[in-house]
Amino acid sequence: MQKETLCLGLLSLGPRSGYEIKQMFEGPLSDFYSLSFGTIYPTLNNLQADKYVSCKQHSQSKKPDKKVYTITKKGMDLMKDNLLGDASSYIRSGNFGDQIKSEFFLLLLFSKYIPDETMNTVLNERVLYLRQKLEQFKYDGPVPGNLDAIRNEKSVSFIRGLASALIETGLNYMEKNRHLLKKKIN
Amino acid sequence: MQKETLCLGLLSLGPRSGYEIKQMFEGPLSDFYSLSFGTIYPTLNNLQADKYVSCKQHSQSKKPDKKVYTITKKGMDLMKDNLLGDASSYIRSGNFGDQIKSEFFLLLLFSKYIPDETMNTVLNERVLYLRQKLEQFKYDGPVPGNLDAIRNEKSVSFIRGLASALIETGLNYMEKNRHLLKKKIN
DNA sequence: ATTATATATATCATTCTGATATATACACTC
DNA sequence: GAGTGTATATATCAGAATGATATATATAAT
Repeated sequence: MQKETLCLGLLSLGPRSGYEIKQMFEGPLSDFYSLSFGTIYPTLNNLQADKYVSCKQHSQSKKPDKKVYTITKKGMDLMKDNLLGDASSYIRSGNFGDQIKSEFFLLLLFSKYIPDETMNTVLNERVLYLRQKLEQFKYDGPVPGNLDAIRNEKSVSFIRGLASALIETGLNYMEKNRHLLKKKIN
Repeated sequence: MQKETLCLGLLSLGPRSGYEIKQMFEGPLSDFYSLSFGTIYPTLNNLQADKYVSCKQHSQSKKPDKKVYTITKKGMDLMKDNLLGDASSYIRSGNFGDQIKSEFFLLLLFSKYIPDETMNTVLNERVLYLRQKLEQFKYDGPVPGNLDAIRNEKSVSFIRGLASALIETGLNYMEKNRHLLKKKIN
């Protein structure tokens, strides 16, 4: 999916600044996708130049102006068009282009070169990390204003449920099978 | 993990060419990590220049010479050092740096702009794709020579078991909950 | 008083990918 | 037998993206 489609999609949830879009990537989207400031800001500028979004500058005393972008009719049309095209091409190729770079799996892969004690700590930390993630996905309380819109998306409950189920499976598997990675019998 | 550590790690399983390293990324590693030719070849050249690997050219009639790299003692030492450093820094930060960019999740996220019929086909294709992946991870028969070493790694059975469990969970969840994504009652 | 974190945009060197170039062999189809 | 597609094998590079840094201020914590 192009960065333009993605930014338009996030702006379709409501007007937002580049900084707030980044907050979505750091927050609720962090486990699925991310874009850097170096991508977000130029993309928004280009979208504005081509009238896919409009921009209102809110001058703030002494902070840089907050530039709040609103998606236009033209932008909504482009977004929907692109999404349909993406969906069709994924169907045609049968390839979803999901890209994973997991440092954790690489560490597992080469675990035979890492002392059992160190690997043990790594796995303990991973379990803690996954438990935190699980809590995050199951948490249903209030969230900061700019993240509210995405939380309330119907598709997001589907995704959160899926993520929770996957993490639970991962945790169970690790607790049951981590002994397989041991090199020496203590 | 640096590309150097990763290439050294793969060469620690046995001597290999750059092309064969790429085959590992396209094959058994494709779901966890990947590097392009544009990264692999320069990395191998640099590792050779610094004596972390040695190289034997096998001249092949009319094909380019096959350059088979072998990890040196110096290379093994660097790899182990780097792996320990990586493990320690992951433990310290509690952040595993896993990076996911999932086109499928983005499509789900914006599914309300995509017709039910199209999304239905997308989900059907995803189920087929996951079933294929599941078969791949469960398959235990013979594999091409250059992929044999990685298949026989003890850590790889752990990873394959984990991947299988995760995919099964994902498939079950999708079959049970895909109706939640529907916008209209047919 | 100092350090750290948060808001807010912008830029850019370095890194990485994805595509292309080059060259050949082999299998398949029309 | 001509053409197409796939596989082997390395190399390079334009274009894209990241991660870091710059700028400026407020607020909370130590």
